[in-house]
Amino acid sequence: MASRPARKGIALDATSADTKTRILDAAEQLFMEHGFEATSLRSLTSAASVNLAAVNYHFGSKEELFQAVLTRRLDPMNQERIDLLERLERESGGRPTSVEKILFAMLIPALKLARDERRGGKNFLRLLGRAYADPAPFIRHFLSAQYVEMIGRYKEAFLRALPHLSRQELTWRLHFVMGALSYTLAGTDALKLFAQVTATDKDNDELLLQRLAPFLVAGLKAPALADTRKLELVSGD
Amino acid sequence: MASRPARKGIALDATSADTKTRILDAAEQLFMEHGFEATSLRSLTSAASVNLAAVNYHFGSKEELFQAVLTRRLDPMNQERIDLLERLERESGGRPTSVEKILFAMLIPALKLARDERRGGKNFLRLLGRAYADPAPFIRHFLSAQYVEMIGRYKEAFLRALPHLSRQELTWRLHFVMGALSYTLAGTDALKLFAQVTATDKDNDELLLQRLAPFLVAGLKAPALADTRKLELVSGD
DNA sequence: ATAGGATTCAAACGAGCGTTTGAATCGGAC
DNA sequence: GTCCGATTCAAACGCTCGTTTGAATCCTAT
Repeated sequence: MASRPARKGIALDATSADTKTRILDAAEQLFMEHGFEATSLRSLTSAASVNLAAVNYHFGSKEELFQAVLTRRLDPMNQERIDLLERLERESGGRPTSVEKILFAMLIPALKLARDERRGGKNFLRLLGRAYADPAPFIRHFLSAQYVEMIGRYKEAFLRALPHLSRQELTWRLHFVMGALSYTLAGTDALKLFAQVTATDKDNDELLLQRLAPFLVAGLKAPALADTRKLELVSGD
Repeated sequence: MASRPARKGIALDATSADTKTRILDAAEQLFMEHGFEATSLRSLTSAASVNLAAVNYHFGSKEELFQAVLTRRLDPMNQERIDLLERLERESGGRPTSVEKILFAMLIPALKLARDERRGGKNFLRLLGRAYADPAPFIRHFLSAQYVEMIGRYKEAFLRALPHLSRQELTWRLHFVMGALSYTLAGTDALKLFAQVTATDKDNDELLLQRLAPFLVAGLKAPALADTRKLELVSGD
C-alpha cells in the first residue's frame, strides 16, 4: 500500500476514485447485498469497473479484501466510541456516568456513520450486522479482535453505572444489547416480519436509535436475576 | 459392491435412519457450521453416507433441502407458540395476559427445542439464528412466510398487555426482541466478545433464557418514546 | 417367482470460482 | 527522451460446484 488519499473531497461515483477505493466501495455494496461467499470477484470487479486481477494485486485475496472493507469503517467508529466514553468519564470526574450516557456513547458513532453517505452510510452497518452472524471463522476472529478493546472499556463503565449487576450478569446483557443492535441495523430492509414498519420509518435511523435506546436502557437497568423458578410454566400446570 | 448394510432397524445414529432423514440431519449440522453457500452437496452427502445425487432425488435442489431443514423444526415450534398463547388467553378469560407470560410463551418452545436433542437441539436454533441474517432472498422470503402468523398473534397479545405503546412502537420493540433472541441463540459459541461467559454457562440454555427474559420484559415495559433531545450529546467533532 | 416402480449408484456435464501469469501500459525522475 | 517500478490487462489454470443421466439394484405387490 503506497498511496493513502488524504486530500479527497471529490465525488463518489464509482469510476472517478482510484482503483482501491472503487473496489472497496463496490465490495461494501455487494457483500452487503449477497454476503461474502455469494459475491464473486468477477461481479465485484465488474461493478467497480476494474480488472479482475486488481483485487488480488491490491489486497492479496478475497478474504483480505473483506477485512479491508470492515476495517476502513470499523476502526474509526470504535475509536470514536472509546474517545466519547473517555470524554464522558473525564467530565463526570470520578462519579459513575449514567447508563443512558454510556449507551448513547455506544450508539452515536454508529448513528453518525449511518448518516454519513461518504463513509458508506447504512450500507456498511447492514454489512456489519450480517458479518456478526457469518459462520466463516476468519470473519469471527477478525471481528472479535476488532471489538475486544471497545467492549472491554464499556463493560467497565457499565459495571460502575449498574452496581447491582454482577460481572457475569452484565456480560450477558451486553450480549443482548449487541444482538438487538446488530440485528436491527442489519435487518433494516430485510425480514418483513412486521408489516407496519413504514418506508419512511426505515429511512430514519435517528428515529430508530431513539426507539432502541429506551428499550435497551430499561433492559440494562432491570433487576438482577432473582434465583428461582420463573420457568415453571414449562412443566404445564 | 453387492451387500449394502443389513435391513434398517429403528436406531438413531446417522447411518441407520432412512436416506431423507440422514440428509436432513447432516444438512442441519453442516448448514449451521458453515452457512448455506459454503456447504457443498458433496461434503453434505458424504457426511450423511448417501450418494451425491440423493439430495436432488429426494428434495429437488439444494435450496429446497434448506427449506426442508427449517420446516421440519420450525412448523412445530411456531405451532406450539401459538397454542401456548391461545391457552394463556383462554385461561385469563378476557383480561389481558401479563407481558411476562406472553414472552415466556414465545421463549419456552424455543427452549424446549434446544433441550431436545432428538429434534436437533441447539444445532437447529443456531442454524435458525444465522438464517435470520442470511441475505439470500429465498431464505428471507421463506422465513417471513413461516413467521408472519405467529408474530401477528403475539403482537396483538402484547398490544393488549402494553396499552401505553402504539402499534408502531410495539412493532419496533418486537423487532428488538427477535434480534436479541436470535443473536443470542445463534452466537452461543461464536463471537467471543465477552470472555467471561464460561463454558458451563454456555451449555445451559435454561439459564440463558432466565437471563434474557428479565432484560426483554423490562425493555418491553419501558415508557413510550417521549421526544427527548438526548441525542444532542453528539455535538462534538 | 417375477414384474415394475422406487431408490441408489458412478460418472459426467457445463458453469463459475479464486488465483496466477506475463506482457502491455502508465507516470514520474532523471 | 529514457528508464523503471507501479499498475492494468487479457488469458488461462486448476478446481469445485449443483445438477443430470442412465444403468444397476432394491423392495413390494402380485
